[in-house]
Amino acid sequence: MRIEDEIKQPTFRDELQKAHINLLFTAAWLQLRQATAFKPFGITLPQFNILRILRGQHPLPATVALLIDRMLDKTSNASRIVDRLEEKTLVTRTVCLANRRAVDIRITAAGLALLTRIDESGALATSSMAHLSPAEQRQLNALLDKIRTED
Amino acid sequence: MRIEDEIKQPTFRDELQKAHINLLFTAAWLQLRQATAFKPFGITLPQFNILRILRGQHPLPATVALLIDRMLDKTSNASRIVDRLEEKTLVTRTVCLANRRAVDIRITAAGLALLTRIDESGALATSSMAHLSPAEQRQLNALLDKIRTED
DNA sequence: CGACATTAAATGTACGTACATATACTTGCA
DNA sequence: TGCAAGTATATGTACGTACATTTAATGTCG
Repeated sequence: MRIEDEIKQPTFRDELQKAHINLLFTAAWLQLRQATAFKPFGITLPQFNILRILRGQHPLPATVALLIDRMLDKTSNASRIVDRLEEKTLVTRTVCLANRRAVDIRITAAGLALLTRIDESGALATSSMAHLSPAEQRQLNALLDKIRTED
Repeated sequence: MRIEDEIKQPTFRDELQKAHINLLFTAAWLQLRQATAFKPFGITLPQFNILRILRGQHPLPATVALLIDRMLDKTSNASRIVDRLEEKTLVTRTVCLANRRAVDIRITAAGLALLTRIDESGALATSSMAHLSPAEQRQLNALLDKIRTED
């Protein structure tokens, strides 16, 4: 479906404005699909992303600062996302011995098991970016990187 | 800056996963920039978008259903966004005479004046999609539409 | 050593999003 | 007419985001 039809706007000022809106719309569309895929597992997208970072560190701990550094959304509140993972006993939080200001966050066995279940379910595989050929994928990556080049 | 550096992930599983993450990251990046541009005017991006729809209808009213239909984010809560615009006296809400279930929403003179100020400020012009040539813009639009093709 | 800045995380507040439910009005049909 | 189904919007709750402020630990420098 063309973006014109998705938001019932027959014309755009120019291709530039259309690309802008198309980008935001497509990203939201992707996120909604992914969030829906995760719902059966009882976690949200940001929670899943943090679990993945923790698995990458495992068995070493991560600090909140490290999580923020690796997250897509730097301004999101990692503390509170970790709160929810802790409530679900998917991660543990202990004061860091070397620096008592910091907190060591570790993924639990339950957390690792959940990630395995999600991996095996193929919830991630249905990325729907697969509609693009390898050449198109490279093209898209190049265009996106170019958008973010600072003035 | 390449997406690898933005989120400090040196490699991706494949170009497909990279494109996926790149798309989400770039959309968030664009939104943050735009939100920042609107902040001096005291409104948020969703509020601005609703004001623009209302200006398009003006002097006719719009209903909540019409707003949702035209919004990028269908699941957002138009009622509450209109609440905030009403508090700022940028819109009015009156019961629709023809159908008392519906609500007529209209942009006020203050709302129109605010949009004019924003237009003149050039807050929108700095779309940063301008880094793309016209051909690249068309390419991007085509790729994005393709991602959203249903299976 | 002690005042003071710096750093790490948590907390507060306003807003938006996702989705379920409630309330009010309208319509259709027995 | 009157009641059930449908429609338009509002409200409730959980979560995430953006950003300012707070709390506690650490570092630094006179």
